[in-house]
Amino acid sequence: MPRNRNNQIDPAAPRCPIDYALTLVGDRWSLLVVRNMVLLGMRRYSEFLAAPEGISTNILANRLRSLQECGLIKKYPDPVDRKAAIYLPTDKGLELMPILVEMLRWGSKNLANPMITDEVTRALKGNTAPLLTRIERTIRAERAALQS
Amino acid sequence: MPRNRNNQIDPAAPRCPIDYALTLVGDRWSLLVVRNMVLLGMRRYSEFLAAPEGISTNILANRLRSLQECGLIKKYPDPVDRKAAIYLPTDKGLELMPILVEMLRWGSKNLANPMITDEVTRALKGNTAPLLTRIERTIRAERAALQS
DNA sequence: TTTGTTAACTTGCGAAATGCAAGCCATATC
DNA sequence: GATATGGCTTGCATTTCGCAAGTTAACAAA
Repeated sequence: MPRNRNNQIDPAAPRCPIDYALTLVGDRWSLLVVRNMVLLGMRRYSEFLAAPEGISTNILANRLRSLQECGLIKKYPDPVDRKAAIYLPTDKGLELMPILVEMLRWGSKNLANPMITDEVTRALKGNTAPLLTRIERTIRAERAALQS
Repeated sequence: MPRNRNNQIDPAAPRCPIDYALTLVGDRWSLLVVRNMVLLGMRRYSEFLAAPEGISTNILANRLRSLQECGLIKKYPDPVDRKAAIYLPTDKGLELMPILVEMLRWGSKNLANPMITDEVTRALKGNTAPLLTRIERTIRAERAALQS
């Protein structure tokens, strides 16, 4: 894997976009963390740990670090509790949403009992754009509030 | 991971569709094999081995087996060379194409030098549906020819 | 018909990643 | 001052990965 001086993957190297995506988030856990942020509204370490799939704590710490290194998420200090942290997707992370949506579609089609919120069910039936722009707006607003 | 008597993942168990997708193809190599079949027209073990990402032979054998177990691909004996095999995606495997397309979009946007065919570039600029239906038709025809 | 070649794997083994449990440490609360 | 909380790190056994080498059946050429 070609990485530059900061142990980051070189985005200038010519390569297949699918290979690039899979190098960054092609594992069992990274996209689940993004799902938890984007679709389930999770923000904190303890919430990700408590997600139904049961990620273990060292793996979670590792993925939160690598997602930050890839520029997909960012860690903010909690303004009211200095020992707590808030994790939010960056714009590059938000742009993963269409991939999640297609996984939702595919999985829903191939599962007898897909567990998704009514909101997502409705969005998948019609147009997903409104849901995605709403999520995007919400998270951008949270970022702005934490940035100041 | 809940699996039934055949070591298959139980599609009746209630679970998140994204989690399901990631359980089947959430690793560095499975979706690359599907990409190679669907977008690059590869059909044989030796072709997958020679793909630019450099999968190693034991991992390739392992993924071809697990993709078959998941019902995403199928192995056919080569009708003219009895020592050779032809791998093709099933319909369930073809349905992964929208996920690949979104990865193509995302990766292309975030790479300075995305390596994709002109055909794919053009499809991403406009409507991808024609490309996908053409691939689907081609592969269905190949399957039909091998089935008989 | 022997000899070599090709296609598709399997095996062995060291290295890295994973998963579980326990421990740690800086806040924050009582 | 004592306890609790949030967010981790560490140790260690197990699993998976990646590389190299070996295997086997089918074909091809001499």
